[in-house]
Amino acid sequence: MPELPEVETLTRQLQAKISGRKILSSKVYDDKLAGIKNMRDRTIVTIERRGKTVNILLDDGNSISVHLRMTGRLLWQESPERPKHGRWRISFSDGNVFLVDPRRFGTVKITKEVQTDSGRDLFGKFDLKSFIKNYGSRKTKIKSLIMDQRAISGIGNIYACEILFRAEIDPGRAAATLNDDEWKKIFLHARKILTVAIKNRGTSISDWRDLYGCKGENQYELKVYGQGGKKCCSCGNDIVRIKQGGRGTFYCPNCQK
DNA sequence: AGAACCGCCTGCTTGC
DNA sequence: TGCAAGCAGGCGGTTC
Repeated sequence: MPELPEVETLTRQLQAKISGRKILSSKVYDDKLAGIKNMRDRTIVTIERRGKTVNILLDDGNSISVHLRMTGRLLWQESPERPKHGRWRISFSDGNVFLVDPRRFGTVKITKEVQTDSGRDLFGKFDLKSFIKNYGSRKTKIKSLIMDQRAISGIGNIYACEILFRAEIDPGRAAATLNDDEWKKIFLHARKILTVAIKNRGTSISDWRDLYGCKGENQYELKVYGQGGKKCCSCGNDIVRIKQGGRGTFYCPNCQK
């Protein structure tokens, strides 16, 4: 599922491919996306990531805001022919960008709203002190908190599990029980893990592919996610899978306190 | 405030 | 082999 590194990968590829280009036409294939107007003759100014959202800024002041949710992909294809599960298309003189989304959870919005990251993006103006001030006394479980897009943007289930493993924090801990060193560890490892994942062009466990249909390489870096029943790479005990808020959570009960 | 659950979806895995 | 049930989960919503 596309989280920050996957969306960042797409954003960079789109920036290189379609920034400054004129849209010749666009087409909707899915009733759920009905109402998206034809984007014909707009020129793309730039492409930005906000959390897990891709924003395609246009010269008319609007921006196309794409959220891929679970199984959404953006795919560059020279042929305008609809690929399997193609939901929406924008066309250029030399090819097309398709939203491909088997489960149809993805959303596309045309909006004039200027979104800011408000310090929620770890690679933006994020400030640990104000984060702890705002969220450090919450009773909510730490894993739920770091997946809360209002608190920090871009972290989903896979990277949340990996971050807490590297930080050696039990995902079931209440946020309010963490000390300053533990908070520091979480965000240090969050930056490290996400940076490596961006370098690896994302985690391709099942669905994720980049703009050109290529798998990422970060799945080989995962230490706990999807590793239920296997041995912890650090201590050799079993990695456990539990359900937390309806989501699969993987961790090492021996290493994560 | 926070946790639990639902609905949105469909491809894949599992079990008989 | 085939078919049905179960599962996966980001996010917005509701309920307790």
